[in-house]
Amino acid sequence: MVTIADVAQAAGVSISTVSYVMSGKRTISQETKDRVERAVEELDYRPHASARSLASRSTNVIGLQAPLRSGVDVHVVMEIVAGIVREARAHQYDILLLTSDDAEGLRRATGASMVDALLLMDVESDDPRIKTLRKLSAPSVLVGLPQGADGLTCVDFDFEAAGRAAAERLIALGHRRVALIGSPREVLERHTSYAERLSRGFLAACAEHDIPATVHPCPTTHESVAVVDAVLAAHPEVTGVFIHNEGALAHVAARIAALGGRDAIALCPEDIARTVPTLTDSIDLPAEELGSAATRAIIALLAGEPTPKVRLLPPVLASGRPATTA
Amino acid sequence: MVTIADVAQAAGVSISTVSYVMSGKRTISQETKDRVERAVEELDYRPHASARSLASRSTNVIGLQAPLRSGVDVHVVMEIVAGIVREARAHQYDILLLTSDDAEGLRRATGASMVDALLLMDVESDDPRIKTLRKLSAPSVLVGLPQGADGLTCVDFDFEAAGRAAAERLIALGHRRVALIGSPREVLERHTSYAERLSRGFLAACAEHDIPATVHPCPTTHESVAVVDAVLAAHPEVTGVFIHNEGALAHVAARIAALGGRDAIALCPEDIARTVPTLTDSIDLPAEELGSAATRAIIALLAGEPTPKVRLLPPVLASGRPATTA
DNA sequence: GTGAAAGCGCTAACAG
DNA sequence: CTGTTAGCGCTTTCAC
Repeated sequence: MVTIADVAQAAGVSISTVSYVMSGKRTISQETKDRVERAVEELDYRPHASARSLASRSTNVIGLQAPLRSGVDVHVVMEIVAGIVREARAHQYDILLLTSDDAEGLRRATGASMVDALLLMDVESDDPRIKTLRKLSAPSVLVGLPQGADGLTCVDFDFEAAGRAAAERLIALGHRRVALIGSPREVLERHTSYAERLSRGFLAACAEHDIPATVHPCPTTHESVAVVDAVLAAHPEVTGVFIHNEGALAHVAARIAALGGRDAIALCPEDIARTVPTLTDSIDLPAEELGSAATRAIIALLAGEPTPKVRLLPPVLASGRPATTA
Repeated sequence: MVTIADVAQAAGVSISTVSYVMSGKRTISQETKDRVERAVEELDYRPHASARSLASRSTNVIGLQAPLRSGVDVHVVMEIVAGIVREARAHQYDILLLTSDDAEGLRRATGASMVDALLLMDVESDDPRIKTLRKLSAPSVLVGLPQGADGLTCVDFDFEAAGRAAAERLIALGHRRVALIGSPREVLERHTSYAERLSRGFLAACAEHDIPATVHPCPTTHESVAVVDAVLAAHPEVTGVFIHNEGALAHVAARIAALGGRDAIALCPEDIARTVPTLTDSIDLPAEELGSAATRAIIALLAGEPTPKVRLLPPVLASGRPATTA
């Protein structure tokens, strides 16, 4: 193994000079800098991460708790994680994947100084991890906006604004009765923050326009077709539908298109929307961007920069096929 | 921060004794052991991971390159990763998530001694990472069975046997013309090892029974319905269908059921199969188990235990609804 | 059965 | 602008 001492010797300088060349923490003459860099290059020197973090008291590692099996929204979770990893690497950080849903894992990672900070996904209102986080010395960021997380830094997509945007768009298209086909019942019953915020925004906007609206849980499977049928049977005057359910999207959209005369808008990542040509519009769920935004927030915290407690990414509406004239 | 010295002082012993109590690497009298353990408990002592790995020259971290955005098979990828993380933790290992598809990332992680070993998913035949792996000192395991990985340790599901099993089951059900509706064209064109092995097994078994069979790529979207229609239009005598395509499964199975008089078997994780009630049978793709098997393999390598170069998990057929009498 | 002490490879004072 | 050196917290020889 090549150590800093080898590099120092090869370059004919002291080890501290090598260290300072690599960190840039003090001014070095161009000449020695060149010599050191050549030695580093030739020896393919890679600083020993543990030695570095032992001495510097920081690991350049961020711990991540991601829901690896929620069943729901796998695609979105993966994109968020991809965004996190990409952004972290862009700032010289690595990601340590912690087992999900485990407050002890957070204590372990920070207690053993394995990570400088924590990133948490899929945190619920009464989640014991929230209390644990507050006690830890390491900074943390939640991807999401759970109740009871006051004071903790949260980054999320603005689901409430997305709900409003979808409602307003459907209303602008001329629909006078609309419905939201949403997450599976389990998700709603867990009081998942995003699902509640989405329907709150949707219903509020509809109420402001005096447009009757309903919200329907929906399984992620093929059974979702039956949900569509049931909703339209109960409320035949529904002509505008807003879909937020990754697994059911294709089925639901196909069914609505088959029945004709209606508009369907979905909230989902753009690449998913493109595979569903019958959508009138879609609101992009910028999952990867959400991951990078959360990572930027945690890096800002680590850098001691002032960081807003809550950051919500605004929704953007994208057009699909021409609208049905309602 | 609580250090080993604090524990030693509290227990009235030397730091080496504390170290040996924790590692169990030498015999300690029950009495001092108790005293040390009480001190550890009371102080909530957590050994500093970097200090430990600097001194011990091992990190207890496994680097993982997982495809975070393949688009295809997200569900399976997540389950594999979940299995990896769970098994790793069960053996006191953590997982460092490396950015995918990046040979330099492998060099960086091992060169900086951030990881003891590497786990790679989604490796292709001509993948530059294979060459890189060979040069590294750290042991590695591939989840998959790419060509050109001779000598490297590989763990995968036995797709070829699964293809055979599906064919034989359809034939046993009485079908005399069968088809495999498989991965999207992109996947097949990348010469993804698992897709090729699956169809090889499927076609071989059919040939042995003199049953004509065909293999059809299929998009993961709703367009898959059109593929079904095209296949059955071209070969109306096809009554047995084997599906291996996570995204398309629900659509394809629904279409086949709607057309009637046919049997459909799928290769997918069991929990997915359960959401598709019209399947006659399914072959479980034990994704989580695959992750843990790969992890056990790498841990065995790290322990210096003899480990087979290739380990293939055998397929298991599970019955769904009663078969169509063909 | 237990302790003392020499590193592990690096960072960051401190000293020129 | 550069070098010397004291740790960082732990593991592991030696030594008793």
